Amino acid sequence: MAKKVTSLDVARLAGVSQSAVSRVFTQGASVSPDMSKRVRAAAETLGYRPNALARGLITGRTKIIGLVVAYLDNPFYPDALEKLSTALQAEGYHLLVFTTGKHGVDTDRVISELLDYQVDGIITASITLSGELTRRCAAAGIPVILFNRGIPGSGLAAVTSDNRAGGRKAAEFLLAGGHARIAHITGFAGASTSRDRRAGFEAALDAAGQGLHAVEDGRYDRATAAEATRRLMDRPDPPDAIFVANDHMALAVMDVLRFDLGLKVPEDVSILGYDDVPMAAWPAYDLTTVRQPTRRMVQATVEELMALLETPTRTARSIEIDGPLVVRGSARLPEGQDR
Amino acid sequence: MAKKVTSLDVARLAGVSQSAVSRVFTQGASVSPDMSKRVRAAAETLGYRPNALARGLITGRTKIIGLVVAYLDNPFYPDALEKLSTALQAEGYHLLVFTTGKHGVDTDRVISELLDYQVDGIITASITLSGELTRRCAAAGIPVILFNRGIPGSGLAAVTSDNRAGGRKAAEFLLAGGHARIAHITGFAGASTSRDRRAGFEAALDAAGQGLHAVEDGRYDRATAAEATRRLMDRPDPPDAIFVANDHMALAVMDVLRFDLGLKVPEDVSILGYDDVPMAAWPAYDLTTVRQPTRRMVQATVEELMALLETPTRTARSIEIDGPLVVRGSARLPEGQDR
DNA sequence: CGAATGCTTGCATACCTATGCAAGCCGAGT
DNA sequence: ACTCGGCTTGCATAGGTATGCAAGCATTCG
Repeated sequence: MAKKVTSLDVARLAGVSQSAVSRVFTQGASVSPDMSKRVRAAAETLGYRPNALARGLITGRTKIIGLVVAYLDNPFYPDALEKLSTALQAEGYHLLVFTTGKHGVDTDRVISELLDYQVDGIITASITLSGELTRRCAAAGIPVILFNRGIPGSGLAAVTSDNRAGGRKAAEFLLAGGHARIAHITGFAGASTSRDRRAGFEAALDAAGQGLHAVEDGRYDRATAAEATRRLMDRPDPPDAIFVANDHMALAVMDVLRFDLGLKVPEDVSILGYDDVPMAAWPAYDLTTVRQPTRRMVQATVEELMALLETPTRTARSIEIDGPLVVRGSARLPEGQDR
Repeated sequence: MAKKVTSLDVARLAGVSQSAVSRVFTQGASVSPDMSKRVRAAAETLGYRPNALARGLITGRTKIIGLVVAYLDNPFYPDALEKLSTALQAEGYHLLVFTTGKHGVDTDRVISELLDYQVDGIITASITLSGELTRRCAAAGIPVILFNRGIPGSGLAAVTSDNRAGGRKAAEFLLAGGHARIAHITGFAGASTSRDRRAGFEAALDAAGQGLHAVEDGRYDRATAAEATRRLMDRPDPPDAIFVANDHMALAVMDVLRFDLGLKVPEDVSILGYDDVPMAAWPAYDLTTVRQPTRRMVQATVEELMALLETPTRTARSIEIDGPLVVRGSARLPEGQDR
């Protein structure tokens, strides 16, 4: 196992000082072309690369962003993770990933460990932070961005789709389709996405003078959503349309309807989802759904993060990105509307 | 933005030396109970936690594992990533994640950046390393483990399922089902998994005196696999069974057969996949497939990695884990066999 | 009671790099 | 020709922690 090669080794070989080597590898430092050439040559022969840890220790910027994510079985998150990673790499940052597990009990421990690594910023996906943690991050001067969650009144930066508008679009489409008994399967009660989607959905139904026919809790979980579906359809007056709070559950709902209950979608029941995950477009499901524009959400997240890193005093923004309703075949079309 | 609180601050408050503070937070150092109590109290009031960067700089162990992954749209990988992260966190390690993108051109740059962070080890998923990189990691004394890939003769540690055996099981099941024209859609030609699955599959067919009816390249990609399916079925003598090199492609194949070509699975064509991703069990697909035991593969990966970190001189092992054929409904059952 | 042993603790240093400061050099302006 | 300014470079130090070494202390054994 070879010893690590340090800037001092390079300096000796090139016959210059250690600081000269450092400057050659530091963006925007004052170095003559000749010096740069000699140092780079020496570094090349020795295989030298700056130690990111030492650099981070002294500059106070590690170029590491902590990502906290609860689970990855909803395909929306791997997709976002991949795009986030790519976008951050382009800015010279890298992702230190922490998972909290479904139950998310140890979020506090996890964030503490993140702080130990002196991350420059934190992105949380599908995670809600305690006020205590929020304060600790603020005290450490570390910006936090909530991805696909918001905590109203917390003053934390957040990037979501426009969930209220999305819920509204879902309601309007189902109303236009002439549905009479419209039900909803919610996500997780503690999640802003779930609350907002429901609020927008319900408001639009109310505005049309038609209330929500039934509600069940799906907890953003396949099995729970499947149970909820059975309960809904067991009623004496089963719904003729269900708006499901995300695609991940909506696919499970369609499975139950078609394979357990022998019903047809959308002839017997219309299904609407939320997210537009890749699978929603597959012909086996062909799910009508409200798109969350992952690419733009990621882009907004990275931009906001970079802005906060640049200007820590900046007030954090809460960004909502509008997404279209993607009309496919899982919900009855409004009269006269083609796809 | 508060200044960072250091071990020196804690030492002053507790009226002890900085080294004492360090020892309290260092596993296995000699500290009296009284000292520990006082220091911890002081640390608590100041909100002190050891700086992982500084610690890593001096100990040479960062407790960071680099994970390099090409893409996450095959759901096998998010699942593995989540389990890996959880298992490593339990051992006190954390994942620094790098994505190379589909084209994987910049693997070299990516690994270089990983090395900059002085990671203790590297896990690569669905990535093949150049010999050059391998040498550099070895020179830096950093163990590398290939997850779900192997590079024969490279001497690198690798964890895979027993892909040859898996291919064999697939062939035997299709043969037992009485299929006469058995085709195969391969993965990516550069991937050991694809080569081994094919080798086992073909060997078993040959042993039965029945050759491979047709082969197409699917490149572990949905769109490519869909094209391959159309070519196969366009032949004058289309196959009556297709073994697809992974589930991700197999689902696309089923979509094409059923929705584009109007064929029935398994009545017209039997389909076999590989991986047993969660979606394979969903009733819309109900895919018969060879399971890759993710949990055991992850466990083996972590164990091997820990062993290599403990004893760097240890010769790396190549671990193959056997997985069962999971019989579902996408392939005709052998005569007399129930599910 | 003296010496030897074992546990604690502080001192000093090392890990590797970035950067303020001052010195050196060269060219330009008057 | 002299001075001034700008660009380069080296020196020295900081950043936060772990650890070898020696000193201090208590304990135990003969």
